Amino acid sequence: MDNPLDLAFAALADPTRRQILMLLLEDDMAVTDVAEPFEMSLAAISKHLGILTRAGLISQEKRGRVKWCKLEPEALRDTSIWMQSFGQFEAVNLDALERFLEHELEPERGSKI
Amino acid sequence: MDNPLDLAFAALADPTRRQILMLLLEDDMAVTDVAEPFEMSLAAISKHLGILTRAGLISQEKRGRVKWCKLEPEALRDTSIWMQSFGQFEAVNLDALERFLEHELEPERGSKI
DNA sequence: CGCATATTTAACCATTTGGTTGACGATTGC
DNA sequence: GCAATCGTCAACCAAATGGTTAAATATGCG
Repeated sequence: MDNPLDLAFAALADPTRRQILMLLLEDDMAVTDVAEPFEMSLAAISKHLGILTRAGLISQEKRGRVKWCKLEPEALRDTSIWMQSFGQFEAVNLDALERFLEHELEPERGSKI
Repeated sequence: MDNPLDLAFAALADPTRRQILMLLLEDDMAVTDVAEPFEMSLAAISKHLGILTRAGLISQEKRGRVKWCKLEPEALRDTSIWMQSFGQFEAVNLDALERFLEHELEPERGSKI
């Protein structure tokens, strides 16, 4: 019931979490450092980071007692692609879009369509 | 506190609402017709349409007793702009789009979920 | 060891969300 | 006029969300 797209969009719906992603765009950060600019508790930020992690938008790796947070572009790419299928190819129905892609991709790539 | 990006992402986080957007990609539809493929009540669909409308993702126009629903790509484009603030997602990767259409988008076009 | 630092967990709370049913207002067609 | 159709509204409900504080769990340091 909670497919990856659900999790990603739900995670992106919160301004605090989007702001966290912006921070991580600059560099990997420890949880405490992520929390520093915000007025809410560390526990709240920890929850937000859990949501971002479950959505695949970031990853967390513990080194010593510090848990480093890192942006994970793949899940974001999927949501970006979903949106562009509307925003950029508006009014094109999906069957037509797929046919278009087949014609574009077939010549340059292998047979996997 | 509810900026447009919040509303758009929150609206997109629900699979029913994304499916509704897919339906509207094909054509404008009356509320009753939008509701037809779903198992939930008309009132529930009406609420979903209200959320999509407040998020600016669709518009609704009443003609006679029928309220027509129409996709509004502009708000989606705005969410795309947010994604573009990440830089690395500016260009659509066609390979990724193709994989996405095959593995993520297709299953949702059926009436399960 | 013992204390400080880093982070999560637990328990709690208020608000929102996504659904239901039933009543209601508006419009159309016979 | 009257019944059927289209859609929303109100009241309700269970579950999820976003926050709190306080306690617990690692880990590092002197």
